Amino acid sequence: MDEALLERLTPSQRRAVCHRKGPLLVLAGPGSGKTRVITHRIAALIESGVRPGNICAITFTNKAAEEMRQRAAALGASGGAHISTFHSLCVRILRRYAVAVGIGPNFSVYDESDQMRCLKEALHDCDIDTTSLPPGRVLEAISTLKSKLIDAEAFKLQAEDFFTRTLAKVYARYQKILTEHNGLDFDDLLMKAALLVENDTTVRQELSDRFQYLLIDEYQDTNHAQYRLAKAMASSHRNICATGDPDQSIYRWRGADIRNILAFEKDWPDAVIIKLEENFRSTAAILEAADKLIACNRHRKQKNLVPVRTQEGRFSVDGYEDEAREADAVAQRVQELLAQGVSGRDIAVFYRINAMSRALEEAFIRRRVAYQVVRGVEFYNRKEIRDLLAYLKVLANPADDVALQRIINAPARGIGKVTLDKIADHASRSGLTLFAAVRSANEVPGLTGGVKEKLAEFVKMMTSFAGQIEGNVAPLAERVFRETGLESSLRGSGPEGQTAVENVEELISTAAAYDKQADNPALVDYLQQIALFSDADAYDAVSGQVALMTLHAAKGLEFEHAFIIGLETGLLPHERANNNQEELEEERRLFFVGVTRAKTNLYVSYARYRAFRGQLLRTIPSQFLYELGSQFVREVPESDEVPLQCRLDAAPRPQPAPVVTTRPAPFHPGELVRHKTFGVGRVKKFVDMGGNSVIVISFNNGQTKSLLLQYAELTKV
DNA sequence: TCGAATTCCGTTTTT
DNA sequence: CGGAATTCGA
Repeated sequence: MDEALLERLTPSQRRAVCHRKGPLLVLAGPGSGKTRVITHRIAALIESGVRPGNICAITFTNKAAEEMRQRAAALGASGGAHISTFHSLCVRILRRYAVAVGIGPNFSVYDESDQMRCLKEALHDCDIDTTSLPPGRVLEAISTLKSKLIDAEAFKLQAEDFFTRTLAKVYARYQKILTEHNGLDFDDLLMKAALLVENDTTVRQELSDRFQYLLIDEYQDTNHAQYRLAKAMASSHRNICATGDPDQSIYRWRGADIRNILAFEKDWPDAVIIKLEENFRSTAAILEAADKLIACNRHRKQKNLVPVRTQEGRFSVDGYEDEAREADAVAQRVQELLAQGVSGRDIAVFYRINAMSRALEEAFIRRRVAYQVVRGVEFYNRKEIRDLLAYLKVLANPADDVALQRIINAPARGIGKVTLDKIADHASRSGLTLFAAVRSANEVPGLTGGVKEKLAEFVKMMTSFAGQIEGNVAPLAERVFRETGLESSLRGSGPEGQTAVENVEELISTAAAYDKQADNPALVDYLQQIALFSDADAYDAVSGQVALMTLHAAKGLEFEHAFIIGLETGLLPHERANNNQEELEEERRLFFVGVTRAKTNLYVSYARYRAFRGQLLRTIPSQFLYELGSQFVREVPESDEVPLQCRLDAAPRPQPAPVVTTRPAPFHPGELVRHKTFGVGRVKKFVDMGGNSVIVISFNNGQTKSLLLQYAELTKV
């Protein structure tokens, strides 16, 4: 396919991809070989004499970076080019220029739960009641601000009303706590790096000398911080190449700004733009449906999906009675495919939310089909893994109080909450880090001799590890696991302790792999790298197992056979994305991404009943089903044991007239209506689907509900 | 101080 | 319904 791709480019396009100096934008649909364009460009640049070290390619996930390295190597561009995610790049920049940023180079990268601890401390310090300000919302707000490069000081200046002033206070305090712990959250990595590169001429010059060619994949999902960083990095040499597809932007909720890619031409007026509309991946039926679906988005530039493959494919939409039957049908179909000799690595099942993997897993286990849930963070979220990593974090960064609090009494060594409170109190009064306060336990008032002894023992143990933080990580990890008593406490706690030990052993072997691969293995570097590992990175196609993953994790992947389950109102589109047109369109893009992952066969399904918080609830088929094509407009039987099937490859049948007992007059957004249990509300949206029309109403009691018009019994007010 | 019991809490998506 | 956080009793 690589050759096919290059051959299909016009000579001028090929020249641009291979030799262009100056800005270049590749706008391309799914399956068009966007990522391969980048790989080719890397190889071509190196071939024409550019030093590999002068090339910097940025991918969306670590997994994608790994794949790109391999592809580049296969094209003869072995080693040297810097290929990583934005976050990894920022870690490198910040470590190198730590002094200029005013942080320690051994900073800890704080994940969501670490952030939460710091935020709760900040809220407490500011005397703010968490019922009035939910910590999750605050964290979200801070994250949004950081991704817009608004730091605590800048936000304070623009805060006007009571709410924003309060938020500014918390933001500042939160930031102070992070600084004291020498910790950076994910957004800090981007914000601090971007501001540094923008404002420090020397740093910017050094960086653009080092990276004379910048290439960015999945540009449609960059946020403002990433955008500004990229712009600053390329400002002097202007060798910026971006690839992306606005129709595949699915991270708006995380700050991704689709305007970045739409405004590329304005930012770089001399940009050469290449459009790739041919799709090398999917069969025609799949592309036709994908095209109809995405055409429903109004805020979009028209783009064609031109199929190249001529092979017959299968595309079906099936309705099932409930989620268990849906899951079982998927597992059964997978079983059939495997029996036909299809490899498990060519099959994947996608869903909107992680919780939906459960029913699938049960069905796969029942049918003894090997599967892999692609959710790598789960591993790093396990208690035993977090505990061991917390020890290592304290060794690498003694100021990391969050990590220290986690491990000072794990396993239990008689240093409980009361003791810790006394030490923390002493620490904050005398301006010490927690670890420093533990070290000087003798000065902490109110501690008994026994406790002091235990603390001294702890300090002694940690000090003995400290000599080993340079060099290979695995031996240190192993030693810490053994000598802290973590291992024996796990071994002594039954069979689940045994699996915990195995998990830790797996962690140690990944550390060993790191030691082997790194030029200069060091604990700090290892910790900062694994902090950025994610869901999709853990996916191992080589294992031959069927992959189960969220639609978000499916980004950038492709499979011979793909299943998408749960096409129900409230799930896809998700109910929390029902506030405005923009969010609905993002849900549609998400489904579009899922549909276009399939190479040959695509199976879409929904369940008529789905368990929600333990309760079986009736569902409403997703409007997206109808948008796939008119073939799917049909009524849904009340309770039908036989799965209803409707195939594109079946002979087209006359479109059934909607079966509706009483066809109510259509509703329009803005109208007032009355519901017999929810009362009066205003119509937010009306989706006309004949007998399955859906109405979204914002009721006066504050609730917003999606209802099947047929059953809603509404009267106009 | 620690484990067991109990409440309560909640369900997007992730670098 | 299931997991996490918190409280309770020893």
